[in-house]
Amino acid sequence: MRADARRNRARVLAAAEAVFQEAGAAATTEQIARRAGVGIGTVFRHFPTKSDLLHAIITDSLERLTVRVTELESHGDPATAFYDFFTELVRQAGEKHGVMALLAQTGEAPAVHKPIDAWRATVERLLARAQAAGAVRPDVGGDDVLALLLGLCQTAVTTGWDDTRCRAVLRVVFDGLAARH
Amino acid sequence: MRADARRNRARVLAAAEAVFQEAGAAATTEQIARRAGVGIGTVFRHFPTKSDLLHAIITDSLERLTVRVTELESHGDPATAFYDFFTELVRQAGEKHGVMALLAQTGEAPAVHKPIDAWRATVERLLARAQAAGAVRPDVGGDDVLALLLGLCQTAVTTGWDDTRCRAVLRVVFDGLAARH
Amino acid sequence: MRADARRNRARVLAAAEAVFQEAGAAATTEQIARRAGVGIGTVFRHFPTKSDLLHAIITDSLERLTVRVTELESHGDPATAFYDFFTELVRQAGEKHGVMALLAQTGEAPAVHKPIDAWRATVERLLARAQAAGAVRPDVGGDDVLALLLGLCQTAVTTGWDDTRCRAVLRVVFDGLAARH
Amino acid sequence: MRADARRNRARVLAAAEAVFQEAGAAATTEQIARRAGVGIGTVFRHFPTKSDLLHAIITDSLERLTVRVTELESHGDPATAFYDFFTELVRQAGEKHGVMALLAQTGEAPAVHKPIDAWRATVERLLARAQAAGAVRPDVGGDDVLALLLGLCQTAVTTGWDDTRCRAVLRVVFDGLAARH
DNA sequence: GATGAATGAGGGTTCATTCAT
DNA sequence: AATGAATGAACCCTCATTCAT
Repeated sequence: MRADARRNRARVLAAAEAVFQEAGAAATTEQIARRAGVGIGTVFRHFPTKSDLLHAIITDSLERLTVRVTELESHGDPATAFYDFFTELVRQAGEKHGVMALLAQTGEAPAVHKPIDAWRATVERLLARAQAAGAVRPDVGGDDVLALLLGLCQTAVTTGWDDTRCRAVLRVVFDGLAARH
Repeated sequence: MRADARRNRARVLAAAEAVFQEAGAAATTEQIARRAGVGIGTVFRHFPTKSDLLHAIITDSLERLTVRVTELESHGDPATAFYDFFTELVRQAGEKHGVMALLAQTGEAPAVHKPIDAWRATVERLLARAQAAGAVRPDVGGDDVLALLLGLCQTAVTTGWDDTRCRAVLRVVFDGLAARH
Repeated sequence: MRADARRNRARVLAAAEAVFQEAGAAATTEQIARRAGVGIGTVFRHFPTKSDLLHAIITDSLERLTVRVTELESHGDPATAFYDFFTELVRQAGEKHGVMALLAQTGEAPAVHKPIDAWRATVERLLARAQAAGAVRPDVGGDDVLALLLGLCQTAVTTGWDDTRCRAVLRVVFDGLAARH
Repeated sequence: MRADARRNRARVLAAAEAVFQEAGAAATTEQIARRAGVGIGTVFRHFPTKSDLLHAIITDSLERLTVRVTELESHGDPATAFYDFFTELVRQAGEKHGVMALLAQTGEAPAVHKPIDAWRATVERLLARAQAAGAVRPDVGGDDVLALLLGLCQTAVTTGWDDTRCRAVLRVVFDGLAARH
């Protein structure tokens, strides 16, 4: 029965991510349970608090992203790794709508500071290598890059960018990041 | 009695803006009424729905912004007007925290499409003049600029940028916007 | 509408007392609302917490009892006042079943310490006068009397004493209270 | 495998008594299972309903009390046996807090009438002998004594009597019970 | 027009009980 | 026989909205 429980936990997590995406921060625990095909009690068994669920989603997402960064780093030159990651993230951002909105809501943000901080380190390494390779101007810090990244992701999501818009905006930002002086 | 009503409407609007700023999306109608110094019934008389209230705040804000654009346009060269406006907006974004969060919640965003569209024309004019003056690359459209603007504003608000971060991020974006080719 | 509100508050209070009596500590807020003929929101408007409701019931009850003591004191000799009060209280105890049970539940008791303490003073005065008149042995304190009173009331309620049982038990206790040495 | 089951039953019973004592009526079945060191399923195998568990605790307690009465009867004179039992019971009452509270909750009390009735016979025998020895007035019945007993136990529990209070109250009641006429 | 009391659907959460393993 | 994950009715409480005064 350990296997069942683990499978259900994963199902709930996936359902939560999906529902937060569709319904935004207003997503209900019941909706999540229904989507996962389990009783509401099961959701609470695995995530005693809505905040716990949120925390789990963030941690989970960031872990997958960290894996992706490592992959990119091992395959090509630092500049490509950096810009590909940036591009990929903004394009995929649509999936994170609800979670972002939820994070914006007061009170929950502190709960996810730790996983976010852990991830920040990864992004900073990616940036440092791109800067060492001369592909990114040296006067921007990891936090600035993260800020840009978050901003673009949020808007991509909120206003539903298509591929053309995405490309246009990223071109501007990338030119800005590459600019000397 | 019409004067009374109009004054109350304005008071509620101001109170709502203030309360959304302080309490975020969780602000209740009662808090707004208390802040405005009126009964809750009065709030609902002027804005039959919370959505209506939200709509009014946005419309109101955008109208004030339009005025600001006109002001900037009449005072200096197109490049300065464009970049000053952009900077100012991102810096002031903090004040709109709660409203943004609420907009992110499903169902409300469509309600404010119209006032945003109206404002879009104003921003596009500002951009066109800056481009004509050679201060902004010609291959970005108004929508791209708006997308960047919204993204940065949202993140400024969500993650609480201070002035240093603000300046760093804007430097990158402005360099990107000014870049030739 | 102030009058309406006051009337509703009283209705809720009465309903709560009745429902706690019938359903015991397990009484739900909905039952109370239904009994009072109001919506559940009204109950919460007047008593934001179940604990507040409990507190109000206790305070209310004790105030009525204090009035009753004063009445008895002004009408007859101290001995009669004391024993009549004791008898009356035990006989009426049936009405307080649920409240007593609720008090017994951990966590709520502290909330009602103050009104109980206030009432204690009244009972102590009643006792002191009866002792001064030689009708009650001098070696019992107010707390001892209250303890006896509470114990008998609770059991009267829990086990449903009829008048005969009541008289028999009180005879024993009164003899004990009157005993010299 | 029968031995295992019997041992588990006993463990659950002991755990339930302990947990009800510590957590009061709010004790959950899971707490009990955890304390007993068994799975929650095991608790329900032995006691299909929380009410069954309660019933078993009461029955168990009363059986032990019956044994205690027999012990007291065989060791000394009837008067001492009677008064010692009475005293002992009230003093130990604290241990039954949660169970009493639970009994007070609607619907459960009837379930334990039978074991209480069985025990009544034992107490009545104790009383009859004390009366025959002239140590207790002849005009009180077993039910009166039980009523007093229960009342004092409940209050001892509810209001947390210390030894001094216990002695003071019992002195009054014993004087009343011994009184002639 | 203004007021604020009343309303009740809906949210998060708990826990006795069931059932697959 | 034992386990503990799953279930869902029921609880307390909130808050947008309505309506009597």
